[in-house]
Amino acid sequence: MFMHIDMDAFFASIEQMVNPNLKGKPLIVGGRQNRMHTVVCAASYEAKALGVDSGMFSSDAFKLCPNLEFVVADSAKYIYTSEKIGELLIKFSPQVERFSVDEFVLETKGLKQIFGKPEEMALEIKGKIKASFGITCSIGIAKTRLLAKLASKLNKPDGLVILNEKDLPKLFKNTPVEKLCGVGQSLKLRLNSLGIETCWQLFSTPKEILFERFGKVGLWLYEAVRTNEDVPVSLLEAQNEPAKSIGHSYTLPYELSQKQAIFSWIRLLSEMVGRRLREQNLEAKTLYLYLHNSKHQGISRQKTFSLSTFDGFEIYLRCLFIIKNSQKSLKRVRCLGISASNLFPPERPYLFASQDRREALIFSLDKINNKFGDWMIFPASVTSLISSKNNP
DNA sequence: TCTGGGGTCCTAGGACCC
DNA sequence: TCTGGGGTCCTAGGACCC
Repeated sequence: MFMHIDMDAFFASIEQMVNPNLKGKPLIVGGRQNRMHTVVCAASYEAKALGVDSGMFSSDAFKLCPNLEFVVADSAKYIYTSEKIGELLIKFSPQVERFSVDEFVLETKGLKQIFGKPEEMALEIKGKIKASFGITCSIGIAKTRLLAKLASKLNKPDGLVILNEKDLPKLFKNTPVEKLCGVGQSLKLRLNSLGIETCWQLFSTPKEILFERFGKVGLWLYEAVRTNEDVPVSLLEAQNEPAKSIGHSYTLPYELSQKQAIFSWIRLLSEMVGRRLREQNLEAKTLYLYLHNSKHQGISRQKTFSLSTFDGFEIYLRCLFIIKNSQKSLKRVRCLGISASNLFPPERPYLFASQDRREALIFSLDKINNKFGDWMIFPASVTSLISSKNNP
Protein backbone atom coordinates (compact mmCIF):
# COMPACT_ATOMS: atom_id res chain seq x y z
CA MET A 1 0.00 0.00 0.00
CA PHE A 2 1.02 3.59 -0.59
CA MET A 3 0.51 6.40 1.86
CA HIS A 4 0.22 9.95 0.56
CA ILE A 5 0.96 12.55 3.22
CA ASP A 6 -0.24 16.03 2.37
CA MET A 7 0.34 18.97 4.72
CA ASP A 8 -2.73 21.09 5.35
CA ALA A 9 -2.35 24.69 4.09
CA PHE A 10 1.38 24.16 4.59
CA PHE A 11 2.81 27.70 4.20
CA ALA A 12 -0.06 29.30 6.09
CA SER A 13 0.08 26.72 8.88
CA ILE A 14 3.80 27.30 9.35
CA GLU A 15 3.29 31.06 9.55
CA GLN A 16 0.56 30.57 12.13
CA MET A 17 2.83 28.30 14.09
CA VAL A 18 5.73 30.75 14.02
CA ASN A 19 3.57 33.73 14.92
CA PRO A 20 0.85 32.77 17.43
CA ASN A 21 -0.89 36.09 16.77
CA LEU A 22 -1.97 34.66 13.41
CA LYS A 23 -3.48 31.51 14.89
CA GLY A 24 -7.18 31.11 14.27
CA LYS A 25 -7.20 34.06 11.88
CA PRO A 26 -7.88 34.17 8.16
CA LEU A 27 -4.41 34.43 6.64
CA ILE A 28 -2.94 34.43 3.18
CA VAL A 29 0.65 33.92 2.15
CA GLY A 30 1.51 36.01 -0.90
CA GLY A 31 4.32 35.71 -3.39
CA ARG A 32 5.33 39.37 -3.29
CA GLN A 33 5.44 42.20 -0.80
CA ASN A 34 2.78 44.26 -2.54
CA ARG A 35 -0.26 42.75 -0.86
CA MET A 36 -2.70 44.04 -3.47
CA HIS A 37 -0.70 42.94 -6.50
CA THR A 38 0.23 39.34 -5.92
CA VAL A 39 -1.28 35.89 -5.93
CA VAL A 40 -2.29 33.78 -2.95
CA CYS A 41 0.32 31.03 -2.48
CA ALA A 42 -1.50 29.56 0.50
CA ALA A 43 -4.58 30.33 2.55
CA SER A 44 -5.27 29.26 6.13
CA TYR A 45 -8.40 27.20 6.72
CA GLU A 46 -9.97 30.25 8.37
CA ALA A 47 -9.47 32.09 5.06
CA LYS A 48 -10.63 29.15 2.99
CA ALA A 49 -13.87 29.16 4.95
CA LEU A 50 -14.50 32.65 3.56
CA GLY A 51 -13.98 31.54 -0.03
CA VAL A 52 -10.31 32.46 -0.31
CA ASP A 53 -8.00 29.92 -1.90
CA SER A 54 -4.54 29.59 -3.36
CA GLY A 55 -4.13 30.75 -6.93
CA MET A 56 -6.43 33.71 -6.38
CA PHE A 57 -5.39 37.32 -6.89
CA SER A 58 -4.71 38.82 -3.50
CA SER A 59 -6.90 41.81 -4.42
CA ASP A 60 -9.86 39.43 -4.91
CA ALA A 61 -9.06 37.73 -1.62
CA PHE A 62 -9.15 41.09 0.19
CA LYS A 63 -12.51 41.85 -1.43
CA LEU A 64 -13.89 38.66 0.11
CA CYS A 65 -12.31 39.40 3.44
CA PRO A 66 -10.89 42.89 4.11
CA ASN A 67 -9.49 41.76 7.47
CA LEU A 68 -7.21 39.11 6.00
CA GLU A 69 -3.83 38.79 7.61
CA PHE A 70 -1.03 38.92 5.04
CA VAL A 71 2.45 37.39 5.13
CA VAL A 72 5.06 37.34 2.36
CA ALA A 73 6.16 33.82 1.44
CA ASP A 74 9.45 32.75 3.00
CA SER A 75 10.47 29.72 0.99
CA ALA A 76 13.59 29.01 3.05
CA LYS A 77 11.37 28.43 6.10
CA TYR A 78 9.07 26.07 4.21
CA ILE A 79 11.88 24.10 2.63
CA TYR A 80 13.59 23.73 6.00
CA THR A 81 10.38 22.45 7.62
CA SER A 82 9.78 20.13 4.70
CA GLU A 83 13.24 18.63 5.11
CA LYS A 84 12.65 18.09 8.83
CA ILE A 85 9.33 16.36 8.08
CA GLY A 86 11.18 14.14 5.61
CA GLU A 87 13.67 13.21 8.34
CA LEU A 88 10.79 12.33 10.66
CA LEU A 89 9.14 10.13 8.03
CA ILE A 90 12.34 8.22 7.32
CA LYS A 91 12.15 6.97 10.91
CA PHE A 92 8.94 5.19 9.93
CA SER A 93 10.14 3.80 6.65
CA PRO A 94 13.24 4.16 4.51
CA GLN A 95 10.84 4.06 1.58
CA VAL A 96 9.88 7.74 1.54
CA GLU A 97 9.61 9.89 -1.55
CA ARG A 98 9.17 13.63 -1.82
CA PHE A 99 6.30 14.54 -4.10
CA SER A 100 6.52 18.29 -3.59
CA VAL A 101 7.52 20.68 -0.83
CA ASP A 102 4.39 19.76 1.15
CA GLU A 103 3.67 16.21 0.02
CA PHE A 104 5.34 12.85 0.63
CA VAL A 105 4.72 9.30 -0.45
CA LEU A 106 5.56 6.38 1.80
CA GLU A 107 5.37 2.67 1.10
CA THR A 108 3.87 0.66 3.94
CA LYS A 109 4.92 -2.76 2.67
CA GLY A 110 6.62 -4.84 5.35
CA LEU A 111 6.00 -2.41 8.20
CA LYS A 112 2.97 -4.10 9.77
CA GLN A 113 5.12 -5.89 12.35
CA ILE A 114 6.51 -2.60 13.61
CA PHE A 115 3.69 -0.09 13.27
CA GLY A 116 0.57 -2.23 12.97
CA LYS A 117 -2.00 -1.69 10.24
CA PRO A 118 -1.42 1.17 7.77
CA GLU A 119 -4.14 3.26 9.42
CA GLU A 120 -2.48 2.83 12.82
CA MET A 121 0.81 3.89 11.33
CA ALA A 122 -0.86 6.87 9.67
CA LEU A 123 -2.33 8.01 12.96
CA GLU A 124 1.06 7.77 14.58
CA ILE A 125 2.63 9.83 11.79
CA LYS A 126 -0.07 12.47 12.10
CA GLY A 127 0.52 12.63 15.84
CA LYS A 128 4.28 12.96 15.46
CA ILE A 129 3.98 15.72 12.87
CA LYS A 130 1.51 17.60 15.01
CA ALA A 131 3.71 17.24 18.09
CA SER A 132 6.94 18.17 16.34
CA PHE A 133 5.80 20.96 14.03
CA GLY A 134 2.43 22.05 15.38
CA ILE A 135 0.76 21.53 12.02
CA THR A 136 -1.68 18.96 10.69
CA CYS A 137 -1.62 16.81 7.61
CA SER A 138 -4.05 14.67 5.68
CA ILE A 139 -3.19 11.13 4.71
CA GLY A 140 -4.57 8.90 1.99
CA ILE A 141 -3.83 5.20 1.77
CA ALA A 142 -4.42 3.09 -1.33
CA LYS A 143 -2.89 0.45 -3.55
CA THR A 144 -1.35 2.98 -5.94
CA ARG A 145 0.28 6.33 -5.27
CA LEU A 146 -2.17 8.11 -7.55
CA LEU A 147 -5.20 6.79 -5.67
CA ALA A 148 -3.46 7.50 -2.37
CA LYS A 149 -3.02 11.11 -3.45
CA LEU A 150 -6.67 11.28 -4.45
CA ALA A 151 -7.63 9.82 -1.06
CA SER A 152 -5.54 12.36 0.85
CA LYS A 153 -7.64 15.19 -0.59
CA LEU A 154 -10.99 13.64 0.34
CA ASN A 155 -11.17 14.66 3.95
CA LYS A 156 -9.01 17.74 4.44
CA PRO A 157 -7.86 19.09 6.84
CA ASP A 158 -6.46 16.60 9.34
CA GLY A 159 -8.01 13.71 7.43
CA LEU A 160 -7.25 10.03 7.08
CA VAL A 161 -8.85 8.08 4.24
CA ILE A 162 -8.16 4.46 3.42
CA LEU A 163 -9.31 3.41 -0.01
CA ASN A 164 -10.07 -0.27 -0.30
CA GLU A 165 -10.88 -2.04 -3.53
CA LYS A 166 -14.55 -2.23 -2.61
CA ASP A 167 -14.80 1.53 -2.04
CA LEU A 168 -13.62 2.37 -5.52
CA PRO A 169 -16.87 2.09 -7.57
CA LYS A 170 -18.73 4.45 -5.24
CA LEU A 171 -15.85 6.93 -5.08
CA PHE A 172 -15.29 6.84 -8.83
CA LYS A 173 -18.96 7.51 -9.56
CA ASN A 174 -18.76 10.74 -7.57
CA THR A 175 -15.32 11.88 -8.71
CA PRO A 176 -14.79 13.97 -11.85
CA VAL A 177 -11.80 12.91 -13.95
CA GLU A 178 -9.95 16.18 -13.38
CA LYS A 179 -9.49 15.26 -9.72
CA LEU A 180 -6.85 12.77 -10.86
CA CYS A 181 -3.36 14.20 -10.63
CA GLY A 182 -2.23 14.45 -14.25
CA VAL A 183 -5.60 15.29 -15.76
CA GLY A 184 -5.55 19.02 -16.38
CA GLN A 185 -7.84 21.32 -18.29
CA SER A 186 -6.90 20.06 -21.73
CA LEU A 187 -7.27 16.35 -20.99
CA LYS A 188 -10.48 17.01 -19.07
CA LEU A 189 -12.04 18.69 -22.10
CA ARG A 190 -10.95 15.94 -24.45
CA LEU A 191 -12.28 13.26 -22.11
CA ASN A 192 -15.53 15.15 -21.58
CA SER A 193 -16.02 15.42 -25.33
CA LEU A 194 -16.05 11.61 -25.43
CA GLY A 195 -18.68 11.57 -22.70
CA ILE A 196 -16.14 10.62 -20.03
CA GLU A 197 -16.76 12.88 -17.07
CA THR A 198 -16.31 10.72 -13.99
CA CYS A 199 -13.57 8.34 -12.95
CA TRP A 200 -16.13 5.56 -13.18
CA GLN A 201 -16.79 6.35 -16.84
CA LEU A 202 -13.04 6.38 -17.39
CA PHE A 203 -12.75 3.04 -15.63
CA SER A 204 -15.44 1.62 -17.91
CA THR A 205 -13.77 2.76 -21.14
CA PRO A 206 -11.87 0.01 -22.98
CA LYS A 207 -8.09 0.29 -23.14
CA GLU A 208 -8.12 0.16 -26.95
CA ILE A 209 -10.34 3.22 -27.21
CA LEU A 210 -8.21 5.21 -24.77
CA PHE A 211 -5.08 4.23 -26.66
CA GLU A 212 -6.61 5.09 -30.00
CA ARG A 213 -7.70 8.54 -28.80
CA PHE A 214 -4.85 9.50 -26.49
CA GLY A 215 -1.90 7.27 -27.39
CA LYS A 216 0.52 6.78 -24.53
CA VAL A 217 -1.51 9.12 -22.36
CA GLY A 218 -4.50 6.85 -22.93
CA LEU A 219 -2.60 3.89 -21.52
CA TRP A 220 -1.70 6.00 -18.51
CA LEU A 221 -5.37 6.99 -18.06
CA TYR A 222 -6.37 3.34 -18.19
CA GLU A 223 -3.96 2.46 -15.41
CA ALA A 224 -4.70 5.60 -13.41
CA VAL A 225 -8.05 4.28 -12.19
CA ARG A 226 -6.82 0.75 -11.61
CA THR A 227 -4.91 -0.83 -8.78
CA ASN A 228 -2.30 -2.75 -10.74
CA GLU A 229 1.15 -2.84 -9.26
CA ASP A 230 2.71 0.59 -8.93
CA VAL A 231 6.36 1.49 -9.28
CA PRO A 232 8.10 1.49 -5.91
CA VAL A 233 8.99 4.79 -4.25
CA SER A 234 12.47 6.11 -4.77
CA LEU A 235 14.38 6.81 -1.60
CA LEU A 236 14.33 10.32 -0.18
CA GLU A 237 18.11 10.36 0.21
CA ALA A 238 18.57 9.65 -3.47
CA GLN A 239 16.32 12.47 -4.52
CA ASN A 240 18.53 15.47 -4.00
CA GLU A 241 18.69 16.08 -7.69
CA PRO A 242 19.92 19.48 -8.78
CA ALA A 243 17.54 21.81 -10.56
CA LYS A 244 17.26 21.35 -14.32
CA SER A 245 16.34 24.91 -15.04
CA ILE A 246 16.36 28.24 -13.25
CA GLY A 247 14.17 31.05 -14.47
CA HIS A 248 12.29 34.21 -13.71
CA SER A 249 9.26 35.68 -15.36
CA TYR A 250 7.16 38.74 -14.84
CA THR A 251 3.76 39.92 -15.93
CA LEU A 252 3.39 43.67 -16.27
CA PRO A 253 0.18 45.42 -15.33
CA TYR A 254 -0.01 46.79 -18.91
CA GLU A 255 1.52 46.23 -22.35
CA LEU A 256 4.88 47.86 -23.03
CA SER A 257 5.76 49.05 -26.50
CA GLN A 258 8.90 51.10 -25.94
CA LYS A 259 11.90 49.05 -26.96
CA GLN A 260 14.22 50.54 -24.36
CA ALA A 261 11.78 49.74 -21.57
CA ILE A 262 11.41 46.16 -22.78
CA PHE A 263 15.18 45.78 -22.91
CA SER A 264 15.44 47.09 -19.35
CA TRP A 265 13.10 44.38 -18.18
CA ILE A 266 15.11 41.75 -20.02
CA ARG A 267 18.23 43.10 -18.35
CA LEU A 268 16.63 42.91 -14.91
CA LEU A 269 15.41 39.33 -15.38
CA SER A 270 18.85 38.39 -16.79
CA GLU A 271 20.51 39.73 -13.65
CA MET A 272 18.04 37.85 -11.46
CA VAL A 273 18.67 34.57 -13.29
CA GLY A 274 22.45 35.15 -13.18
CA ARG A 275 22.35 35.73 -9.47
CA ARG A 276 20.36 32.55 -8.83
CA LEU A 277 22.84 30.59 -10.96
CA ARG A 278 25.76 31.93 -8.94
CA GLU A 279 23.98 31.22 -5.66
CA GLN A 280 23.63 27.60 -6.70
CA ASN A 281 27.13 27.46 -8.15
CA LEU A 282 25.87 26.72 -11.66
CA GLU A 283 26.37 27.93 -15.18
CA ALA A 284 23.94 27.57 -18.06
CA LYS A 285 24.47 26.82 -21.71
CA THR A 286 20.87 27.10 -22.85
CA LEU A 287 18.66 30.14 -22.56
CA TYR A 288 14.94 30.28 -23.11
CA LEU A 289 13.36 33.66 -23.63
CA TYR A 290 9.76 34.60 -24.13
CA LEU A 291 8.13 37.95 -24.73
CA HIS A 292 4.36 37.79 -25.03
CA ASN A 293 1.62 40.34 -25.47
CA SER A 294 -1.71 40.24 -23.64
CA LYS A 295 -2.95 37.55 -26.04
CA HIS A 296 0.02 35.30 -25.35
CA GLN A 297 1.43 35.93 -28.79
CA GLY A 298 5.01 36.91 -29.38
CA ILE A 299 8.47 35.49 -29.27
CA SER A 300 9.41 32.34 -27.42
CA ARG A 301 12.80 31.02 -28.36
CA GLN A 302 15.43 28.77 -26.91
CA LYS A 303 19.09 28.70 -27.87
CA THR A 304 22.03 26.63 -26.77
CA PHE A 305 25.39 28.37 -26.76
CA SER A 306 28.79 26.76 -26.87
CA LEU A 307 30.00 28.46 -23.67
CA SER A 308 28.09 28.40 -20.42
CA THR A 309 27.63 31.50 -18.28
CA PHE A 310 26.38 32.78 -14.91
CA ASP A 311 26.89 36.44 -15.78
CA GLY A 312 23.68 38.47 -15.87
CA PHE A 313 25.02 40.85 -18.48
CA GLU A 314 26.12 37.99 -20.69
CA ILE A 315 22.67 36.42 -20.32
CA TYR A 316 21.20 39.76 -21.35
CA LEU A 317 23.43 39.96 -24.45
CA ARG A 318 22.46 36.41 -25.39
CA CYS A 319 18.79 37.29 -25.04
CA LEU A 320 19.31 40.24 -27.40
CA PHE A 321 21.00 37.85 -29.82
CA ILE A 322 18.00 35.51 -29.63
CA ILE A 323 15.62 38.40 -30.33
CA LYS A 324 17.73 39.65 -33.21
CA ASN A 325 17.65 36.23 -34.84
CA SER A 326 14.01 35.49 -34.21
CA GLN A 327 12.57 37.00 -37.41
CA LYS A 328 9.63 38.29 -35.42
CA SER A 329 9.53 41.97 -34.57
CA LEU A 330 9.17 43.09 -31.03
CA LYS A 331 5.99 45.12 -30.64
CA ARG A 332 4.00 44.92 -27.46
CA VAL A 333 5.05 42.99 -24.38
CA ARG A 334 2.96 42.10 -21.34
CA CYS A 335 4.67 39.03 -19.91
CA LEU A 336 8.29 38.12 -20.26
CA GLY A 337 10.49 35.38 -18.91
CA ILE A 338 14.01 34.03 -19.05
CA SER A 339 14.94 30.52 -18.08
CA ALA A 340 18.40 28.98 -18.01
CA SER A 341 18.89 25.25 -18.51
CA ASN A 342 21.64 22.82 -19.44
CA LEU A 343 23.21 23.60 -16.08
CA PHE A 344 26.71 22.67 -14.98
CA PRO A 345 28.94 23.54 -12.05
CA PRO A 346 31.48 26.11 -13.31
CA GLU A 347 34.77 24.49 -14.02
CA ARG A 348 36.24 26.16 -17.06
CA PRO A 349 39.59 27.87 -16.70
CA TYR A 350 39.74 31.64 -16.82
CA LEU A 351 40.43 32.23 -20.46
CA PHE A 352 40.91 35.94 -20.44
CA ALA A 353 42.17 38.37 -17.87
CA SER A 354 39.22 40.66 -18.55
CA GLN A 355 36.81 37.84 -17.84
CA ASP A 356 38.58 37.21 -14.57
CA ARG A 357 38.13 40.84 -13.52
CA ARG A 358 34.52 40.83 -14.58
CA GLU A 359 33.77 37.75 -12.50
CA ALA A 360 35.53 39.25 -9.51
CA LEU A 361 33.29 42.29 -9.90
CA ILE A 362 30.13 40.18 -10.17
CA PHE A 363 30.94 38.26 -7.01
CA SER A 364 31.79 41.45 -5.15
CA LEU A 365 28.39 42.88 -6.10
CA ASP A 366 26.72 39.66 -4.93
CA LYS A 367 28.47 40.00 -1.58
CA ILE A 368 27.24 43.54 -1.15
CA ASN A 369 23.69 42.60 -2.12
CA ASN A 370 23.73 39.57 0.14
CA LYS A 371 24.94 41.67 3.06
CA PHE A 372 22.87 44.80 2.67
CA GLY A 373 19.76 43.48 0.98
CA ASP A 374 18.63 42.68 -2.54
CA TRP A 375 19.16 45.30 -5.20
CA MET A 376 21.38 47.61 -3.18
CA ILE A 377 23.60 47.76 -6.24
CA PHE A 378 22.29 47.08 -9.72
CA PRO A 379 22.83 48.07 -13.33
CA ALA A 380 21.85 51.67 -14.05
CA SER A 381 19.58 50.55 -16.89
CA VAL A 382 17.14 48.87 -14.51
CA THR A 383 16.96 51.67 -11.93
CA SER A 384 13.40 52.68 -12.74
CA LEU A 385 12.24 49.06 -12.57
CA ILE A 386 13.70 48.31 -9.15
CA SER A 387 11.49 50.94 -7.55
CA SER A 388 8.37 50.10 -9.58
CA LYS A 389 8.57 46.35 -9.46
CA ASN A 390 8.42 46.09 -5.72
CA ASN A 391 10.43 43.20 -4.43
CA PRO A 392 11.34 41.51 -7.69
C1' DT B 1 -11.78 30.75 -15.92
C1' DC B 2 -7.32 32.33 -16.20
C1' DT B 3 -5.12 35.37 -13.35
C1' DG B 4 0.99 34.66 -11.36
C1' DG B 5 5.47 32.65 -10.89
C1' DG B 6 8.39 28.66 -10.50
C1' DG B 7 9.13 24.40 -12.37
C1' DT B 8 9.04 19.38 -15.12
C1' DC B 9 8.13 16.29 -18.85
C1' DC B 10 6.72 14.93 -23.50
C1' DT B 11 6.38 15.14 -28.54
C1' DA B 12 6.97 16.38 -33.25
C1' DG B 13 9.81 18.08 -36.64
C1' DG B 14 14.13 19.76 -38.50
C1' DA B 15 19.15 19.59 -38.99
C1' DC B 16 23.07 17.06 -39.21
C1' DC B 17 26.23 13.09 -39.31
C1' DC B 18 27.54 8.43 -40.54
C1' DT C 1 25.46 13.97 -56.68
C1' DC C 2 21.45 11.68 -55.06
C1' DT C 3 19.03 8.37 -52.52
C1' DG C 4 17.92 5.88 -47.95
C1' DG C 5 18.00 4.70 -43.07
C1' DG C 6 19.24 5.36 -38.37
C1' DG C 7 20.80 7.98 -34.52
C1' DT C 8 21.36 12.18 -32.00
C1' DC C 9 20.83 16.82 -30.89
C1' DC C 10 18.14 20.93 -30.84
C1' DT C 11 14.00 23.73 -30.84
C1' DA C 12 9.08 25.01 -30.41
C1' DG C 13 5.11 24.20 -28.28
C1' DG C 14 1.88 21.92 -25.30
C1' DA C 15 0.36 20.02 -20.92
C1' DC C 16 0.67 19.62 -16.25
C1' DC C 17 1.90 20.45 -11.18
C1' DC C 18 2.32 23.25 -6.76
